[in-house]
Amino acid sequence: MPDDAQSAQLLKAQDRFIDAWGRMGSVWGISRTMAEVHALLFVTGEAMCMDELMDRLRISRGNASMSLRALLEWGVVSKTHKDGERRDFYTAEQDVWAMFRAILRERVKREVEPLLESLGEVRELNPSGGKNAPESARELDQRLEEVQEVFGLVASLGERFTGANGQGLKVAAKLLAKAPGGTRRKAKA
Amino acid sequence: MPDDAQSAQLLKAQDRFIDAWGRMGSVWGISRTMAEVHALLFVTGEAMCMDELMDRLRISRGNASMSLRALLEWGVVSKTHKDGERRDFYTAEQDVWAMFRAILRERVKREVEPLLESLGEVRELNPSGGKNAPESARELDQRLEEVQEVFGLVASLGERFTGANGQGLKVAAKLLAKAPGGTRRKAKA
DNA sequence: GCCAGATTTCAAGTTTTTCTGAAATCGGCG
DNA sequence: CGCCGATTTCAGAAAAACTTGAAATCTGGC
Repeated sequence: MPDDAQSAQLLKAQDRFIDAWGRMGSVWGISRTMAEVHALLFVTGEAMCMDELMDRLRISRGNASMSLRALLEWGVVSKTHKDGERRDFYTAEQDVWAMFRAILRERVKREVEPLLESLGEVRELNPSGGKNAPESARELDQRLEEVQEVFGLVASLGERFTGANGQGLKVAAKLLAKAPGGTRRKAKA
Repeated sequence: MPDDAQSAQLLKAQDRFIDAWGRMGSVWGISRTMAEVHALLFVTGEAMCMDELMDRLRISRGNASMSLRALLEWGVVSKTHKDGERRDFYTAEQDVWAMFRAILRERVKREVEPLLESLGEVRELNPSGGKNAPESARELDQRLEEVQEVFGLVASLGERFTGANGQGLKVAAKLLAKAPGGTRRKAKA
């Protein structure tokens, strides 16, 4: 195969990944473009400047800037510098487990923590403690407590997995995924 | 406290929960109304008909109908009947762990499985196997494989937790959340 | 301190998602 | 059957989310 055809093929495969990751992005509650920028940086493994991103993804400068900022906040992309270059360059975290941990951490922060906070407030608002508190209030409180328990556990799990030596996640996941039977699926990795 | 004030207070607390759950719903990628309908059924624990839902949440009949259908598909709400009544009534799953499993199952289905499928397609498209396949193609394939591995593991985990004796989740979560050290954090629950 | 290139901000425009309401369909009962 | 209340559907309206582009701001080198 001639070199040109090979590299065209490569770009095409990259684009397909970018597209797939971008579509998942919108399912995951982040903007599609943000996911695409991440996908491009990840899949090529190269450091790129804003203009390269804009060209390849056909997005505006403003959009690129905002997406990059968000990715930096998520911790899955970092700024780098090239010797004599004035512009900023960006690279994606290449370790997939580290990337996954960063995503998990951010999602727990957005999708679980606010709920736990609200649950606390609602329970406070609902005066189930009074000696003659009505049955209904006690029932409500109990329901809320159960929800709090489950989501609190999810948050702790997330913390354990994403914290310090998150390496643990990899091990735990592998163990849990195959070890003690339960479903029909045969071990996969 | 007079009965009226008590029940007003209860309704207020319920509304706050409904609001909180609804807001999370939109973060979780489902429509806010759908989450609110679920929240109302869950938090009251009562069987309700469509008109009650519409009144309490101030939504249209069409919206109520569509939200209920989606909740039935998710498996967190079910249809019930009242003796001589002609209309349908709906109740929410009351076991919080069962509810959580249903949510998890559906989210893995939407947020992980399509990605795995795409990854397979992209790897096929990228001909990294050829004897003189360029370095770049092999690199791409390796990246894709790693992503596949991680998300594949997540999917198996999800399956184990939501499948058959999903009761396991509760236990596993509790164990993992506190048991074997690794991070600096002292056990929390 | 000032210039030039680079980045950020944000009001206005665009696209996507969600909601409404009324017409069509359903389904049990006499 | 044919009726009637209940539910579903879906085209259009409304709301929410995302993107653009140009002006404002920043930054490093001289």
